[in-house]
Amino acid sequence: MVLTKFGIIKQFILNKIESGIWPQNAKVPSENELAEQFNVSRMTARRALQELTEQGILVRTQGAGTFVATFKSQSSLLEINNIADEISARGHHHSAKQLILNAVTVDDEIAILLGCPSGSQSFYSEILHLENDIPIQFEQRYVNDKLVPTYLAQNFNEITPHEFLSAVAPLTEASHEIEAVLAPVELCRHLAIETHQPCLQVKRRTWAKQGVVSVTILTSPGNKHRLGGHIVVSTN
Amino acid sequence: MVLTKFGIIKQFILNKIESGIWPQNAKVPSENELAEQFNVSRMTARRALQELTEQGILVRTQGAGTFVATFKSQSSLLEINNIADEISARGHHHSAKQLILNAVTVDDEIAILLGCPSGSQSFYSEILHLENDIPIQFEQRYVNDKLVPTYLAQNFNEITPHEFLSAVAPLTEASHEIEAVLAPVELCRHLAIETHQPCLQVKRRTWAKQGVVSVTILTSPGNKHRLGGHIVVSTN
DNA sequence: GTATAAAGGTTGTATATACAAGTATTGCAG
DNA sequence: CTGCAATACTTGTATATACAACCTTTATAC
Repeated sequence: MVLTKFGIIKQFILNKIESGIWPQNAKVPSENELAEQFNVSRMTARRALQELTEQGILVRTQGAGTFVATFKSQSSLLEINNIADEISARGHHHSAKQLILNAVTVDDEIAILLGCPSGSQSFYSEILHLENDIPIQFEQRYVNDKLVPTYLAQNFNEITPHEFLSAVAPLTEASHEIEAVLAPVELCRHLAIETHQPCLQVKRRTWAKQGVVSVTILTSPGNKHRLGGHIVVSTN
Repeated sequence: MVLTKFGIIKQFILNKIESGIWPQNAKVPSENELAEQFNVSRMTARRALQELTEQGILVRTQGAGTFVATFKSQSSLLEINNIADEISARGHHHSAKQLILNAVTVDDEIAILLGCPSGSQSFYSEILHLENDIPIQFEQRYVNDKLVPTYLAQNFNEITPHEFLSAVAPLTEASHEIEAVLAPVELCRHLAIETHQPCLQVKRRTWAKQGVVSVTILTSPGNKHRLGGHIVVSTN
């Protein structure tokens, strides 16, 4: 058998989610319904739901049913940049200042990361995130214009790009590179820091089903007391 | 039922591994053997093995059997500091210079991280890691003297503390905090960098079954071209 | 001895069934 | 309308069974 039965059911469910037919928190058919629909035993349908739950794509509650998980719970690492939520959780006020939103020609480094030819067009945004009106993170984002054609029509003073992109192109994967840098002068000015202060720089690539969605460069003052450049990653 | 049957079998296997009775790559009893031993069905024994495999604790091969996984594969995040392997993988030469190895009285911050009273004793080591004889990472490590009484008898010019600790106290968990800092002057001297160069600082706590084993502070020049302060974390 | 074939053991997939445990809904009594 | 009990539904645990796929060892033929 080239494909397993539970694999086919998993794919069926994933397609519904990735196409947006089943949004976050939508109820997924029960084990018995799937078993009947695919003409398999309940245990086989169960396995499909079980494995997707372990991957964080579904959430199950005994007695209640199975539901599409919120993206936030999909990967703890993706929380790194859900900066609005992070700040809210501290009881502080988050705001964002959209500095740039246009189309640019990407240089070699970004082209490689985006997986497109050098010299291609890409959407680009620069946003400054503030916590209680204090600058805390500088976000430079390159967005695949084929996959997200409506990017330039957004207002990122109101919603974060992360929220917007999650809605139009559900993330399937992400990778991060972290390094310590001295930010360029202009960037220091935005962040209101001295030029000799070290910053954490996170380069992130995100994928949807169709390919690379965006490349993001996040720069935060490294001083822990400012609460911005502070990342905790835990195993399991 | 307060405990599930598969949970009891999982615990049985974990105990064998954590106590060292079943070392890395040891063969674990087959599904049928466990089923008979615990008087359960094969599917129940299977579930125990399955879940431990998903956690990366066991490795299974169809037809061959089930084996205890190597620790390296347990958590991709733990690879961050397996610096010797990382350097070898680049085809470079790794060496280590043990600068300090003694017992110290811990200050408040370390006491909290170690989970012991402030003013307690702890073993302490300072090691400089070099890649092709170029300083690349400064490691400060506080080790629980109750759990690892033989720490001071080691020679960390020969093996890394990570290798030693993995052997005597198998890790069950780890957490990391990352920030960007300017290293103190003496540390800059060891790393042969200017005092204004930003560094990545990783604070790591590791646990074994009995409690916190060690607190490690790793400082690496943040410049990616030196290849030391470069961390990649990937989801799934 | 070597190569091949057979046999046995082990994990992987799938089914049918039973009961336990938890949630949501329905219906009834007040 | 409210409160409570009964009911139906859903997920969780467990068993017994069958066959497929794969690996290792053993036995056989040359």
